[in-house]
This record gives sequence, structure tokens and C-alpha cells, in this order.
Amino acid sequence: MALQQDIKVAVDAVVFGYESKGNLSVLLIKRGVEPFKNTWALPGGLVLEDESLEAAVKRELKEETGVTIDYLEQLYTFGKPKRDPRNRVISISYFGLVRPNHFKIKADTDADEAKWFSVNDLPKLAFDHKTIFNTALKRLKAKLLYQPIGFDLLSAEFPFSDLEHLYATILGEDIDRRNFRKKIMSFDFVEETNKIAQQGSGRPAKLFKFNKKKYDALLNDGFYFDIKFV
Amino acid sequence: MALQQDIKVAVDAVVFGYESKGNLSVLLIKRGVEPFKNTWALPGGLVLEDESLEAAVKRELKEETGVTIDYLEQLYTFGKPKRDPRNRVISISYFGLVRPNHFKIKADTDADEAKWFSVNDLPKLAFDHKTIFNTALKRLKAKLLYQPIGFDLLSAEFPFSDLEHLYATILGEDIDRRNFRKKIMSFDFVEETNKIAQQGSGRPAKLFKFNKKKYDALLNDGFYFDIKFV
DNA sequence: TATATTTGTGTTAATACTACACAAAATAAA
DNA sequence: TTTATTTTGTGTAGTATTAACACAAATATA
Repeated sequence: MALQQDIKVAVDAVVFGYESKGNLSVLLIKRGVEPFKNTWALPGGLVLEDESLEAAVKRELKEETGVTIDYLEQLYTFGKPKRDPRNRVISISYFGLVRPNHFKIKADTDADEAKWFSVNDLPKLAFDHKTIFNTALKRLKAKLLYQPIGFDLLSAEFPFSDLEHLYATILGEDIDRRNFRKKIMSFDFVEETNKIAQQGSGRPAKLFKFNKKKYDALLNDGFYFDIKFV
Repeated sequence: MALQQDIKVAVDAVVFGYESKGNLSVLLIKRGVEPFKNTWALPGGLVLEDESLEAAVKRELKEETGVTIDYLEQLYTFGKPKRDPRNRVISISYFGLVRPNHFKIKADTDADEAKWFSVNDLPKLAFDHKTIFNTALKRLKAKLLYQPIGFDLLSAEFPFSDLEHLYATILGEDIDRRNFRKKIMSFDFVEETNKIAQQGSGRPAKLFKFNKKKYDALLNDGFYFDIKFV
């Protein structure tokens, strides 16, 4: 066959941020080079020759924003011939969910600036990154309904309302507090502690904790969390 | 940045075959060139410079097996540095489901031979194609439970048992005929005709047909088919 | 004519989901 | 110090869905 092929391979990361009482946000960089210089974009870049895709996306993320993240899930591969005006670049996209205040954002040479943006108030994005973002948000919401992925984002011990708020924020809609609580508790991997939150106003809340061991055991058994009703 | 990168981009197709009373099968080619010469592999190959990923996978499939298919869904992108012994190749994999007897299988120069194999009796596969296959099978089963993807595989008018059999075959387990029928009929896109099957033994069956219009309308409304119980 | 095969059909019990409101415990304000 | 505000914690009843289950009818085949 002996076919000449010159296609570049890139990775892009859609990193969502959530923190208590906060909004859902996404991490963007302002591009420091052409094309799309000074336009906001998803962090990402070309894969090195001997580097796995996962390693590449984590490296780029680290370089461009200072954020290190250990779980990113592959989202989709975008490969339209003209998605990059320079030459053919296919992009394997990943997404993840973190607590923004765990990181000190820090841009490097390729990226002038890195910043969290509320998902409800995004700037114009470079390339087809809006499409990638939309795909990621849709997937994040869908995933939340059958896997309680949000627990990493809470404190080790948290009031139940934090979890409610997380779901409501990501899904972008209110949930029935009683039904939600019943459902989550039925899974049996959230446990009540005997501690009480140091609180602001209102009745003080019991603190709960996530039993990762039980959760992982269930996952391994192929258990399927059905939070669809929310 | 000016980074030299020489990574090849390939696509691979996991094409499942099902036909009435048949097994679930998958389309493989016997490689005619090194590496893995004479080993069975998924059809696929390098993407051309100005060709979309979807176009590439359809083209390769056509070239290597003679099968044309209009709906392939992106599955996953495999990119471990050493997955191809020659040089770095990442593969974007796709999967689809067809009726084998709709096609005359025909190999070309790159592939000595193309053949359907029962998924329960696969030969050793080249590269990481076994992993790709496993991923595809898992996804196919999962998908079947929330989208009735199998209707394309049936005759335009089919006895209900054909549909039952399709589900049982793909899922690899028996289903409750009554409950399954009730569930499917509740979706309201399968309609009874007044025709009767020309049959073999047993009580003759009414023929049903799939109302694609209704189905598409539901899909567009974001409807979610829940066949999870099967 | 008897046997085997396949289709067609309904009910009941158990489970899961939805919708909904108010008292209790604390802080903040008057 | 009293009152208002905020937030937590909790139960039930009606509805819908699921799961489990068996036998008669219609035909082909032996």
C-alpha cells in the first residue's frame, strides 16, 4: 500500500470544575499562538511519539494550566478534515471533573492565561471546541445519572445538601430532596457519621461520608446505579 | 512549539452480523501483509489526508470485504504506543450491525480473505484487535438495552419471534417472551400487519413491521427506550 | 391420528417511583 | 429576649413498572 500520510494527533481536555455552593465551570486557556491567537480554547496539544494518549492529555493539561488530574475519561475523537485551518489534525478528547480550588491555575508559554468559566457563560471558543465542550457536558450529565461520579468533589465528610447541590448544579435543574436522599441512601455506600457540621445559618446538618470500598465493590460486580429519576 | 510528530492514524471496524435464527458473528479479514501476515484481523486501515474518519472506515471496509454499511458508530480510540510493532499508529474504532447475507464477501489485495466468524468462536486476532472487539461487543449489548437498534436486521415484515431471537442472541441469554413483547409493543413503533408468515412447523405467526417514522420521531424528542429488564 | 413445535395471551404480587408539607434546630435580625 | 429566617430531616399514599409465571391454539411432521 505504501501510503504517505501526514496527519497530526492531538488531545483535548474538557475539565469541569465544581465546588460547594458553586457553579459548574470549565477550564479554558487563552491561546498565545496562531491560529486563533487570543481566543479561548480547551487545553490540549499534540501527542508525543512515545506517549500514550492519556499521558499526553494529562501532560498538556499540566503544562497549560497547572492542573493535574488522575482520572480523565475518553470522550470522542473529532477528525473532520478542516477542523484545524493549518493542516489535518485529529483530536482525541477527554473529560474530567475536579474541584477548582484544589489547584493553582497557571498558564505557560503556549497559553497566555488559563481560567475557569461558568458553563453558562462561555466565551467564543477556538476550532471546534464548542462542539467538543457540548459533547462533554451532555456526557457528564448522562453519566451522573448512572454513576455517582461526584463524590470526589465533596469533602471527605459532607452534609447531604452538598451532594444534592452538586447534582442540581451539574444537571441544571432542581431535585426532590427527599426522593434523592432515599435513592442515594439505598445504594448503601454513603454512610452517616455522628458528626455535625460547623455551620452557617439553619439547622445543623449531620455529616456523611462516602464508602469508596463499598462503592468499588459494587462497581466491580457490574452494578448499575440508577439515579435516572432525579 | 514546532514539534515533529509522525503518528499514523487508522480506523478499524467491528461489524457484527446477525440473521434470523443465526448466531451473532463478526466480520474479519485474513491479513495478506506483514506484520501479522495470515492472521485474522478487523477490517481497517489508514485514513487518507482529506478524508473524514467515517469515510475512511467505510472505504476500508468496502475495499477489504466488499461490505458497504451506512451506519457505523464511533466506539473508542486506541492509542498505546506499542500497539503496532512497526510504528506508532492510533486507531479510531467503529462498530455496526448488519445482515451478513445482504453482502457478498470479497477480499482484495491487502486482505487474502474475509469471513464471518461466530463471536463465540473467534480465531486469534492481530494487534490489539481482541480488545477492540471486546469493547465493541460490550457496547453493542449495552446499546441494545436502551435503543432498539436491531430492526434494520429483520425483514421488512417479521414474526415477533425474530425480534425475540435477535435480542436473545445478541445478549446471549433467554428473555421472557411475554414481558418482552409487552415492552416492545408499549413503545408503539412496532405494528401488527394482517399478514401471516409462511412458516415451517408450529402455529403460524402474524407479521409485524417497524414504523421507522414513529421511531425517529420519538428519538428526536429525546425519548429513551428502556429495555433494561430483558 | 397422535405428537411435536411454535405462537399468542393475562394476572398477580412485589417493587419502584412520584408528589407532596411540616416540624426541628439552629442563626440572624428586630 | 423575642421573632423571623434559614436549613435540615423525615413519611405516606397513589401510581406505574417490573417480574414471575402456564396453557390453549394453530399448524407441520411423524
